[in-house]
Amino acid sequence: MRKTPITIKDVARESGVNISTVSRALNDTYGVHPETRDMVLNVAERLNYRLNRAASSLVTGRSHTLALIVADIRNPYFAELARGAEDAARAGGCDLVLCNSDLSGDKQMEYLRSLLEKRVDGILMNSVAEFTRSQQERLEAAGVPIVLLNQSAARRSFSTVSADNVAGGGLAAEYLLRLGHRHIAHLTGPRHHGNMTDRARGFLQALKDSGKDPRTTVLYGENSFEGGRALVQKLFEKTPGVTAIFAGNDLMAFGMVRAILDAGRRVPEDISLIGFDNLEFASVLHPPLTTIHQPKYEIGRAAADILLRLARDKSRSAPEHRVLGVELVERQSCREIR
Amino acid sequence: MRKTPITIKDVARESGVNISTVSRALNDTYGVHPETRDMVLNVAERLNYRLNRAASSLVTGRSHTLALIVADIRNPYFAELARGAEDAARAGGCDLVLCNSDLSGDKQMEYLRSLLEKRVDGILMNSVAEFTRSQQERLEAAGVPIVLLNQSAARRSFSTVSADNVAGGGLAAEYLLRLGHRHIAHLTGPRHHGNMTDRARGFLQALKDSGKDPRTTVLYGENSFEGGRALVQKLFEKTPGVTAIFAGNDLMAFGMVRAILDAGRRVPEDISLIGFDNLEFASVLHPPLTTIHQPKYEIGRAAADILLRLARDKSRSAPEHRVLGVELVERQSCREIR
DNA sequence: AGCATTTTCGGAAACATTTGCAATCGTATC
DNA sequence: GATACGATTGCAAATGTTTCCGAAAATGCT
Repeated sequence: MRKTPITIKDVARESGVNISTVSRALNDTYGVHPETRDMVLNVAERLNYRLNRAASSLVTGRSHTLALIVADIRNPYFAELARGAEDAARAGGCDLVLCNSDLSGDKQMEYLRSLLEKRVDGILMNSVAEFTRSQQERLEAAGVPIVLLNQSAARRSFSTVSADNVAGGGLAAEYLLRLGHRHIAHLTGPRHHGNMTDRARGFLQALKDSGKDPRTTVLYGENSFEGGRALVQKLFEKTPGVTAIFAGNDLMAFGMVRAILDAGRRVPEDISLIGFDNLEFASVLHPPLTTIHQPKYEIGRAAADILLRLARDKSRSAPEHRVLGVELVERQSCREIR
Repeated sequence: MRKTPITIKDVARESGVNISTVSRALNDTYGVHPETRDMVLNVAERLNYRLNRAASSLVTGRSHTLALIVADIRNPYFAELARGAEDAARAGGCDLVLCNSDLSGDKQMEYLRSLLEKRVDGILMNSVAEFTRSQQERLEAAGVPIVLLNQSAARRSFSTVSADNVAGGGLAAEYLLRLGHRHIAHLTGPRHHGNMTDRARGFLQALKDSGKDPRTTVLYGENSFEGGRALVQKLFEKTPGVTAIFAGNDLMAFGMVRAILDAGRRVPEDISLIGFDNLEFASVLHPPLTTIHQPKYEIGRAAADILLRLARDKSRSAPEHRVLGVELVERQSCREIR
């Protein structure tokens, strides 16, 4: 029941060696006799000694902390990604701090400020928007490894990890075409959302390349359940004739089935619907949602792994870019048209 | 493009005052002339100075970090709770580190160790199991504020925040009884899971108090989609005659509708199902799930707020206990029996 | 045994900040 | 005109580690 916490000095005194030796023993550094090492370790254990990470960080410059900035952890996509990142971070001896940006540029910058103060060893983020020139410079000057979770085309000076969104969009297009649809809508999130933009691009390109010249409508809205719902209503007003919808992601697709049902139509009898992400709930939905699977957990893990490596040797600062594969998972929300 | 990062010393030199003055200006402490304060702030801004939080923590003893230990962030219940906690932590100037314990006692202890090294200002956790006597003592000795997210009856020396699980269980029981069900099952998570145990208790007590003496089956399983699925299969083997199920939570309920459908029965025509939590997806499900709502976001926020307060004045260490209200939200997964 | 080499360990500096205390300065009071 | 006082600022100690450097001890080799 001491007032002041136990420090390395106490351990040193108690075990009759110098604090530098204790430090070496604790960190298992080369150059300490096994016997004294065990002795020190025992004393530390007995005194219930705990390293003061702040002091340690001060001298080493490493904080043993990674950070993850996502739009909102309540989005299951990010939760899965976060879990992958946390597992990897932990395996690398780091904690993971969680930040919800709500896609606000201001909040994002505020987080960045706080994280830089903490000297985090690395940051994973799906950047909300293009950085300004000065923001980018400041971040680079701070020298903290950053990996972006979307392919912001311009920002090649940071590492990136993402799913093959373009290919995924293409998969969706080909599938719908193959089922015979010729009047297709793509309802997706905000106009300049990196990943979703890529999906749209791949989708539209594949439609074009098919030579089947389908009628196509693209509508942008909110990336959320409600957003999907609203978009379907808008779609039915403008273009009632569509037979198939490619949703920007599963979350929006969930909102869409609700809106489709509310509009008195059925899935897939009247409207075929295909999503993106393959969230766990996609298979629970009625009808089970056909969607493009992307390896969310693996993306988080891969990103954290890159960060850990970068943190270890600051020298290797060459940005790395990984694109993970996607695949179509066919369930029961699309049907063939004759 | 300096090699070494800018420190408070640089700011001091550049603005021609002592570092202590800079520190006071930055921290907006009483006792620095407004004019010099502004001057210092300008210089700091111009040099792009960033506080080194490690050094700061070392002397103040505060880390400006809170931690959240949950079973798995992919569980939407925890995601919502985490969001509430993060918002509150951030409002209080703290970061939030995320830990996934998978309900493993070892992992939990490992996290605790790491968090204590970091001298986090507080920890929110849904403790996986009762602490051993020595674990409890160590935690108390560490002097870090802790709030438990479930009512581990015995551990009254820590603060707690939770929903009124007992009342919620009661609500479910009364509702099912009112609809005329007389053969009811409760399928829930592991046997000694704090919150779920409370729900079961409230549920069974209410059944008993009703005087209607219904047939009751209680089965324990995994707290997950798959767990719910498995429990229904088991239930139908053992007790095919049930007409209503109270699920330990919504996640398990999701698995249950899948299993019920797979068994060739319908919800709610053949089986009435009521959940607990009111996850967002409960309303998306087909049929929309009747469930007991609990204020997940608010629980997270309240818990973080308690921690922040405790961190501010260490003296007030009297544990605080908050129980938040629940309510029945009626959708379409239950039907009346005549 | 004597020397070279390696292993182990202690001393001390360094890390960037906060804060109690003392010093300075201007002003008001007697 | 001296003193006291309040506001502002400088000085220096303290925080708990890690790590470089050199000394001492141990070991190997001839």
